[in-house]
Amino acid sequence: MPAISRPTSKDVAQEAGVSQSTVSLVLGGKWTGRVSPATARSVRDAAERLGYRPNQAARNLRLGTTRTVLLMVPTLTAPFFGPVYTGAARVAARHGFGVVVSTWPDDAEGPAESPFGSDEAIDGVLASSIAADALGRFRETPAVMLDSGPGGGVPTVDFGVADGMRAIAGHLGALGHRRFGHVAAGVDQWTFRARAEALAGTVAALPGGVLSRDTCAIDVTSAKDAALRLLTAPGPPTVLVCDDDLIAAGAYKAARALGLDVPGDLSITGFDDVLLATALEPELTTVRLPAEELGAQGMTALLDLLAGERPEPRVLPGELVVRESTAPPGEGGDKGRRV
Amino acid sequence: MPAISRPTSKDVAQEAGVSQSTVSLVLGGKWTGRVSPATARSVRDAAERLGYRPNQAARNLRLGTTRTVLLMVPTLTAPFFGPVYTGAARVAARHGFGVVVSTWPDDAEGPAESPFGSDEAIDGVLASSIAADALGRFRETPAVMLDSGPGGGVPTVDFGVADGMRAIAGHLGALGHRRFGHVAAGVDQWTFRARAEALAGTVAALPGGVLSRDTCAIDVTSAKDAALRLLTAPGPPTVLVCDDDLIAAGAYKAARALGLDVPGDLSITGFDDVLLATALEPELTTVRLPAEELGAQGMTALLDLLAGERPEPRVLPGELVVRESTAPPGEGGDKGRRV
DNA sequence: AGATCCCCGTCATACGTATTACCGAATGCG
DNA sequence: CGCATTCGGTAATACGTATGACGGGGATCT
Repeated sequence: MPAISRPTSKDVAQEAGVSQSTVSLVLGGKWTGRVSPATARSVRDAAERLGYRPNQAARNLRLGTTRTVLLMVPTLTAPFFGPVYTGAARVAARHGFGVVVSTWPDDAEGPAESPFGSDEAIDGVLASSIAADALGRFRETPAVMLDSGPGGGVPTVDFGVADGMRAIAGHLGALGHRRFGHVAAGVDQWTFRARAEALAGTVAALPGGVLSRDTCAIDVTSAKDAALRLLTAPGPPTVLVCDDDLIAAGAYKAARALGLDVPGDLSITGFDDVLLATALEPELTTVRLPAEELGAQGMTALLDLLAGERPEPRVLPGELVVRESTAPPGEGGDKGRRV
Repeated sequence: MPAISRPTSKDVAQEAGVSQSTVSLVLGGKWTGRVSPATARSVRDAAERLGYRPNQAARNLRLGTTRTVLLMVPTLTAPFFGPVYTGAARVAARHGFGVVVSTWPDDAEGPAESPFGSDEAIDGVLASSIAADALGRFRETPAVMLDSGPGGGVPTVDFGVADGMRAIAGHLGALGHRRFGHVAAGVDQWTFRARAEALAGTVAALPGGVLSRDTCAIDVTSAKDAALRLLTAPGPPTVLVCDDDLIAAGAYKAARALGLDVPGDLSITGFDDVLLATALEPELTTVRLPAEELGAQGMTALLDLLAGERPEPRVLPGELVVRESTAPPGEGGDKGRRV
């Protein structure tokens, strides 16, 4: 009732004066040597005339495959996931696959009736940035985990976030910083645990290095508050290492509120290198994560998996991008003090 | 071959010692008065034991509906579309529908074989921010256009961008601004045409109002260049009205490059009120567009359409959000500024 | 000319589900 | 006790496609 009934291959057959099988053969491209060119043409014409489109549901049922994969992400509001999709879709299209996106149904809003999303009409799943234990649902569906750490038997593609964080800490250490503040994302994801660990390790290995830490939600005001707490504690840090770029934006606000110049009085670093990083003033020193490449590599792995191979874990290195928000600590900044 | 064959309703029937019909009845919930509670329970147990999940393809084929709608957006990298999805998914879930997302296949990368995406297994389409003439593809699929202007017979939900822009211009006029610069997005979409028109109209109605305009792509550096051109022309504007928040970020950079204080020497406004608006310093005066509400209203309209009704066009008003980037124009004769 | 082969197509079927029509047995009623 | 009614469940079918099994007729070969 909802949709007007569309022409079927049977209608096309009648229009062209052939059998339904012939229509299917011709339109399926398997007709070489089975159907005369003339008949094939007339079938195509008839299909065109009627505006025939194969019914995907029937096709899927018959073939047992949908040539569609699902990309699941925690949220679409984070600027990080757009490129992941783009990369995945690019690779998928090259193999005749489509990609659909869905978010985790943890909104407490969706009726829990459906296992995830509402689709099972899917050949495989690309699961991004999830907790490893949430993977139980994919026991029956070929899956690749993205940005989620070790996957307990499930193929994975990850960023080299530990190396990225070490690069940041190394850069800051080389500038002369010793008192580090870590504005950490209060989110239980592998990537943030790895970042915290790597930072702690590197600072501990630095002679005289001390590290304070505070936690916040991933939004500007929450990050600003956490940064303020760190900066107003006794023996305040000379640099705020932020778990991502958005948090860094909050740190900027804290610095401004305290009348601190960035990077003259306080260095700030981010992570991810999203659009925001270059929109800020001064532009943010951060680590670029190849998000689009993550999607592409993940899709490649998933297609391999569907083909019966066993893709091995991949790690995509991040790249330290030094911009304007880091400088040697204290009055050593070459820029004059503002305010 | 790709997926291991999963249990069917027939398997469940055998396990429970009943017929396939009974399984379907029980699991479909239509069994009241047709099947004894004891049998129903044994069927459910068997299904649970086997881990049975209905085959969606078969279900879709049988029912002729997928209870899934497609949300098409120009790009997922823009921060604007996440909330649209969220709103749409929320309403859809409440009605037992799922939402999948796809971008327009204009990447010149995907094989043109598939009409759009690769799916036809869809009950309806929510098409966001498209050119009206690109809608031809949806002749056969129930569709609602979002943020795309008048839809030529297709139901629409739009933002009141014209009113929003008039609010901005009115606010600036009230502050005393007369020389306006418009940093316009060089994108052929209804929303930007409407913004430009509304601004031009309002400035023209302002005694002594003059408007200059330059065009840019929607990225920071391109916007900065356009803003620089406007600001270095003779008789430069005292305010830059930007077509969206990201462009405004570029304008900030231009102001900084020229040594202009915002808002002391130059006022700047954005549009959309994305995350970026509050991350900038000073925080951006802009117009908030209820993106999540757009998705929700659009989905409501689409569900009405699927139910056979004819939803009427809706317009969602934007809201002027005055923050810190606007102020009365500089101390008047302040033109001889160093470059 | 008769047998053979190949070219062009068609028939029939299966994929897994939802639903309608049907049916035997048990029960209620007069 | 005979008949109607309800209960509890099954058989059959259709959705639209893809494909393996099958076949008819014309041309070729001997």
